[in-house]
Formats: sequence, structure tokens, C-alpha cells
Amino acid sequence: MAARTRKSERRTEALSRERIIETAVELLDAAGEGGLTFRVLTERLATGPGAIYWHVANKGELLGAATEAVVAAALAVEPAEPPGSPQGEIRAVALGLFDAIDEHPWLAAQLATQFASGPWKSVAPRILESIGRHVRALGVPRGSWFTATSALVHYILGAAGQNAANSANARTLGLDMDRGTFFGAVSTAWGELDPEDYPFTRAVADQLLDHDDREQFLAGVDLILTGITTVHPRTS
Amino acid sequence: MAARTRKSERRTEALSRERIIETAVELLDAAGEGGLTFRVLTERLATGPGAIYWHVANKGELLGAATEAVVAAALAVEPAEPPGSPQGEIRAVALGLFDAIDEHPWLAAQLATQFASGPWKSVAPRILESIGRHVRALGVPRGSWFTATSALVHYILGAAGQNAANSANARTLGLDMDRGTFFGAVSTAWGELDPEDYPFTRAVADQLLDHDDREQFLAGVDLILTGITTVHPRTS
DNA sequence: ACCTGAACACCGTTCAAGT
DNA sequence: ACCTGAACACCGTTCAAGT
Repeated sequence: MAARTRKSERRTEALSRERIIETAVELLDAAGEGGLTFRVLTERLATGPGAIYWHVANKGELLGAATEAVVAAALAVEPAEPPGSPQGEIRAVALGLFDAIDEHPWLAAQLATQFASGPWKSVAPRILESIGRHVRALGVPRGSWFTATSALVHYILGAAGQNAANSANARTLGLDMDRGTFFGAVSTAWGELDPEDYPFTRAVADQLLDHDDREQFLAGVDLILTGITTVHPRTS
Repeated sequence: MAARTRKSERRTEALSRERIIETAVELLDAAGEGGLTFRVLTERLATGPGAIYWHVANKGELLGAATEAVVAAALAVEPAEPPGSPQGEIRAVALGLFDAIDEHPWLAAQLATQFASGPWKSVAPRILESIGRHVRALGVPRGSWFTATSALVHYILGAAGQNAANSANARTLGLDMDRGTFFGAVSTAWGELDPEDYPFTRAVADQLLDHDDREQFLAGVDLILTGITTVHPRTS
């Protein structure tokens, strides 16, 4: 009975840009960028391709809109009640993006494109703003705001993307394979590299085994934060 | 006459995996990831698709091989004659990757995928090794080698990718548009954002105008290096 | 062992036609 | 204004057949 209501809702619900984007995100989450197809989309929405093209210019715009929607949601949960230290706020925003990319692995590649292919569009300023606001509070001199913020954003996007690719890969290799066994396999492979050419990678192979992704990610953020506050000490 | 020799050479030259990869890189450089097509490839190599599939498993493997070839070349020019400071060496490797990605913008997305979709394959250990070697020389304690190196690599890949996307975008928007006018347009757009929601981005808009990409990139590397050496001071 | 080329299933996008 | 659905050009990949 709930199904009947559901179904009739689905049928009556007008085709809107929002509904298309929402469905696109679902498809992307379920099967990655390759999972978003106009055929599957028309099927799920019970229409023809022409109907979708009425609301959306092309696939690129659809991907962009999906990216914007997910990023906006990730950055919306920000406000910490007691307005913590700038460092704490930056860590929080960074983790929010990290988790969003982990949940929607397709986001990583999309952000890389999106960020540059239209820096005036909402997503780039939004991320820049949410980090930069707190870099400013850190006491960094005005002339270095952009450099410091860019470094953080680049690291966050790079690291989160890497992490997402790892999860996606573990999933692809075997549905039963968890991150532990995945990194175990990588660790073993690294340990078998030529000692002549890869002494460092071999030496570091075992550190892969007991590392925590989020911890490691935050350690990187902290490294950059330390760099920023060391180069630009507060002069209050 | 030179043309005749050329042409006959082309015809006689056996189809090899190397020649296929080489041509693939040419196509990718010329028109991005969308420019690499089995049709164009067969045309350029004067064969059928089956011939290519004899030497290469599929398009993914071909992209991977192209990535490996370009990265190997970028990291090969490394050895500095007077073995400079670890910091200097890291900056050099970072710049090498930055330039490689700038020259081959398709590399960025490819590296993001590649790096994780097979961390045992040559490209990930190779980059890790070329940076990690010098992180070690920096006097970082063993337990932090991986974290410090990862932070650097993530930043380098993220920032270089961003930069490449910017160049590619400037190129797309207009063939006559150089980076200056491109960033000018972005700067203007940022300056027109809502002052309520985007105070930081607005304040930073003018810094876009006179920033140098490579300088900015290196400043980020230095920030991380400062962070690393501050958290892990030498105890010699 | 290496190459040919027709064929297959699938993709994004368009557009005349309907309501 | 909004939607339908056939059609188009193009894609990666396969495979029986040749040499």
C-alpha cells in the first residue's frame, strides 16, 4: 500500500531540474561516473531524453549541478556552537569535505574539473570561502591569504581524492575486500619492490598497515597549519 | 623526398606497443582525454582496431601506459649535480611534476585514478620514492616518513592538477586568451560576489591578478616543508 | 604470431512532432 | 511550456578470417 502511494507519487511528480539532479546523484553514488547515463536516467524518471534536455543543457551541466548540490550540503553543516580555534574550524571543514568525497567518490574527479572549468561558479568560491575565513582568523597577513588558503584547499582535494580512489578500488577488486586487506595487499607489493630502486617505499610499506585514513589526512592538515603559523606568527 | 623516406618508414615500421603508446600520448596532448580514440588511433597508425587490441588489453591499460611513460620521463631528469639540500631536491622534484602536468594536462586526472587503482604499479611507488627519499634526508623520524611524504605528494598532485585545469580552461574559453586575461576574468567575477556570503573570496580576488603560478605552487611546498621541519626538528 | 575489418552494443545529443 | 521517441554520429570492444 505504501508502494502504491509511492508509485503514484512518482508518476504525478512533475519532472523538474531538482528531481533530475537528485536522481543523477543517486546513480553516481551507486555506480560511479560510468553509472550516470541518459538511458538509465530516462528509465528511472520514466521519460525520454528530450524531456531531460529541456531542463538541462547537457551531461556536463548535469554533472556540475550534481557536484554543486553535494558540496553545498557538505559545507552547510559547518557552524560549530562554541566558535572554536581557527585550526579546529579548518580541521572541521576539511573533514567535512573528506567525508563527502569518501561518500561520493565521483566527487573527486568532478571537483578537480569543476574547480577550474568555471572558478566563478559557486563551488570554487564556496570552498575557498569556508577555508579562507578561518585562515584570516589565524592572523595570516593579508598578502598571504590566498597562498595559505590555496595550499590547504589543494591538499584537501588531493588527499581526499586519493582516499576516495582507494576505497573505490578496494570495492572494485572484490566486494568482500575491506580497506584492511586492500592495504595489506599494497603493503606486500611494496615490500617486494627492488631494494636498489625503491628503498624508501619498501621501508614505508609496513606503515600502510596500521594507518588510519582520517587520522593521516588530519595529520597532513596539521602539518600545513603548523607551516602557516610558523611562517606567519601572530604579532598581537 | 624527405617525405617519401618518412612515409615508407612509417609504413615499414612494425606496429609495436611502444609506437601505440607514443601515438596515444601525442593524441592526448593534442586534444585531451577525449582526443584519444581507437578510430583516430587506427587511422594514425594505419591499421584496424584488432591490431591495437593485440598489443594492448583495452583503453584503460593504454591510458595507464601513457601515464607511466610521461611520469617516468618527468622524474628521470632529477639528479642535481651538487646534491643540494633536501628542501631544494624536493622543490625540484615537485616542479618537475608540476611542469609535466602542465605540459600534459590529461595527466592530472589520470594520476588521481592511476595512483589508487593500482598502487603496486610503477607510477605510485616511483613518485613516492622520489619525494620520500629526501623527506628521509630531512631528518624526519621513521614513524612520520609516510605521513610527511603523503602530505607533500597530495599537495603536489592537487595543486598541479588545479593548475593544469586552469590552463586547459583558458585554452577552451578562447584560443587567444592567455592566463592573464583568464585570471582577470575570474578576479572580476569574484569581486562581484555577495559581500555577505563571500567576504574572503572578494578580498582575495585582486591577489589573483599578479600571482605567478609556479611561485604560488612552490610557496605551498615551502609551507609544508616548514611544517614538517617545525614538527620534526633535527636532533643531530 | 600478428593483423584485417565488419559487426555489436552502447553512448550523448538532436529534432520534428505531439500535448 | 513541456514532453515523446525515433534517429544520428560516435564510441570501445569482439571475433571470424586472413597471412
